[in-house]
Amino acid sequence: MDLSDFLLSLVSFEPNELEDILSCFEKKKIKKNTMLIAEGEVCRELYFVESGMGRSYYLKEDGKEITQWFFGSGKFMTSVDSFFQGRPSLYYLEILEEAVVYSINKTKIDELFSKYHKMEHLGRQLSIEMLTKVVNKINAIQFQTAKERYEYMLEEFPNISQRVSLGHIASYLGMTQETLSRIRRR
Amino acid sequence: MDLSDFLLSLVSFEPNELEDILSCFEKKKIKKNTMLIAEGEVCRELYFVESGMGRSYYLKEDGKEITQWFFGSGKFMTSVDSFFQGRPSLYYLEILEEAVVYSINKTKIDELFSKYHKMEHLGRQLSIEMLTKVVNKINAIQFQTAKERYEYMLEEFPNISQRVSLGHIASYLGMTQETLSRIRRR
DNA sequence: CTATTCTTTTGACATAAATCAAAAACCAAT
DNA sequence: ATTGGTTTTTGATTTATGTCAAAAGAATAG
Repeated sequence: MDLSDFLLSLVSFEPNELEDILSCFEKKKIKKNTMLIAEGEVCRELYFVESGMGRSYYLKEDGKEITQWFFGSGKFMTSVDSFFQGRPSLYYLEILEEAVVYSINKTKIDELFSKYHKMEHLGRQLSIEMLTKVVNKINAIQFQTAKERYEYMLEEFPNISQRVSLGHIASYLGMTQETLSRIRRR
Repeated sequence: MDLSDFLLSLVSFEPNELEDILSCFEKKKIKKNTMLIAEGEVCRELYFVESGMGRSYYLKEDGKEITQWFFGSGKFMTSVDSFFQGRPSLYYLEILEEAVVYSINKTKIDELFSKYHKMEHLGRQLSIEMLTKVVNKINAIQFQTAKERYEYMLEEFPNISQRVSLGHIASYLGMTQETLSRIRRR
């Protein structure tokens, strides 16, 4: 998914506005297993994933990685709380699959937000979309059996199972990889 | 928490702007156990809770109520997906404790969003704040023991336990009320 | 192509929390 | 106060999922 098309699909920017906005982003190719941000750092970039796959995760006290979210093509990826509030990130951001991203830093995007009312509108729309997805995940995870949770995941992230490891998916779903492996057998 | 103070604490509206915005809200007193919206209806109002307590919940297939979120003083309450996307609500909204709210409908708030850039900014800020809270809940719930989840709840909603029933809290936390009762014993 | 490392599967067993059932405590209305 | 209804607590039992351990299977690098 191309950034320009994505933006236009949500808000009708004028050609010159669009150009101005796009010029604030920097296109980058990122290798597999790259860490974009580590826990404790302040996340200063927002990434639009054109292709590839990323995830956010954190470490439990016992050192286990817990996947928080997956970011595929056409999604904005960042450590939300850190990026927007300037606080140290609670999460790691990692690229799982060679990716092409458009990145923009906090200063620039804040300029865009104050320069263009439409941009602020876009930001609100995207936040709300993400909010409903996260709420959706809670419902799936909180009161469903391990099997139902897996089914939820297939809806939210179709064919993710061919792209990321069992362990990453299991921790996203709040179960052990052994359990997930047993569910898949059926 | 007063709506006017609340708005000013986040965005510096001019007196006339503020007045215009406040005039779009309607102050209402709402009785305990009032249902603001039922599942399946489209939620057309957004409520700012000045005092009292509300919750959102849904019914599982077996008919059990699952509390989704609590809304105390100084919070905006609505069925987010329904209100913003105009879809049938997945949740019920209920007032648990006699409340004073300021309500505004979708049409009016959209007018405010397009009229005032600052308003759109406010909307984005509030969405992001809610998003980080919801993410926070996932972390608390997904990988912690029942006892740790209860402790998370006391941080997010201090003294909620004196205000709402055990069953409502238990379902919010993803456990049975028996389990919660046993945790509290200690 | 082979060796090394990482990932997934399988098995046996342990455990936190759910379920079912009933008693106790608390409230509200007559 | 007495009744009826709801909410909370307690006990006994079941169950889904976790833990630990090891084997099987893939992937990656030399």
